Amino acid sequence: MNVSELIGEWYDRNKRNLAWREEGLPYQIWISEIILQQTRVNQGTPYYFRFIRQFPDIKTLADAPVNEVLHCWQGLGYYTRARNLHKAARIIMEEYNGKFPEEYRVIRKLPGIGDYTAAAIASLAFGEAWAAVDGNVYRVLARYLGITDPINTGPGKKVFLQAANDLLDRKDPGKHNQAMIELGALICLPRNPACDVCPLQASCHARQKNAMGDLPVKVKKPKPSHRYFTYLVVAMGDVIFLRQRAVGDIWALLYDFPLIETETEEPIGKLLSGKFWESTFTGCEAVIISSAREYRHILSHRILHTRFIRIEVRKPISYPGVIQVKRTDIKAFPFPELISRYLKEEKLLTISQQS
DNA sequence: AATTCGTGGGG
DNA sequence: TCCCCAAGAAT
Repeated sequence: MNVSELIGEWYDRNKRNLAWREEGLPYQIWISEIILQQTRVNQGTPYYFRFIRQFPDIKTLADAPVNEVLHCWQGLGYYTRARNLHKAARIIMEEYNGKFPEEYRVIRKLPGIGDYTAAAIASLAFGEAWAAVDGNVYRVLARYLGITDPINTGPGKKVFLQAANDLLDRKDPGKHNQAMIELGALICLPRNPACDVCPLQASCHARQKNAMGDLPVKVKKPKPSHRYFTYLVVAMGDVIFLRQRAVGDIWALLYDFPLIETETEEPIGKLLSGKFWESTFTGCEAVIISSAREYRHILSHRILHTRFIRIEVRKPISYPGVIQVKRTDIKAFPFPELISRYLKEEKLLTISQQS
């Protein structure tokens, strides 16, 4: 037996009875597919029933105020799904005479319907041969065929779409697609897949190599780490204290201010009462001008929680690498964008800065 | 191509 | 508590 036959037989015996499958109507399938985008069946099911009861057909949906649709969607998340659903219903009423379009190319154009959803509707409702590749199918294909291309890049997705279409049963693409999805949802789970009851276990690449945990491959974007900066903007009359940043950290060789970096968000009082304050400000007659002005700055791979404290002193502070700069000369120094933004907003630049 | 959009469940 | 991530699409 080929893959399609194996999973088809398994599907017949093990499929869940999901309401929107029963009648195979395009409207019901459409609504269910939109609801289930990035949403678990258990979470979406009650919404499906409520939605169908309140908007039993395309015309009812199109005639309803969008706010009613949104209200029905309340709590589900991704609210543009609801807006697009409503928008698409009106398009179907106006351009397709209220009849759900039957061709993939036409379905695909409706707002809120991408490659996956168009293929799902075209195959499930109209029997067209388009492979529907969702998160479940990526997982099944990656493991069964041993595909190591990443599932979250453009080129990688093309590889999976090709593989899915190669495997597709063109006699019954609707059943094939549902069986693939169902297998991923019930057996080929992200963690702890139930390989011992999988209809594909005998010929599964990952199963032979014991590589279920390594597939599918996803290029991981380094999760942004958080850093907590407290800058001390120290002025002595007409002079500001700057510091050049070291190599080997963000903003190498650019200028900023004396800085206290902490692991977490610390109370200001704690920072200013400790050793740092003593070693930096002893004998300076320091006076805090303003407390914390807070900024959040997003870099490509980190989130900076930054606050600025303005301090006035009568004598120079002691801080490694610190330099004294007259306010009128500040504009000559290169700053990271965050610091520039602060300087501008605080009007610490006496002359407007050109960049 | 990389971001953004929500919420809930499980390890 | 934290992190992953789940029937994706639009920009």
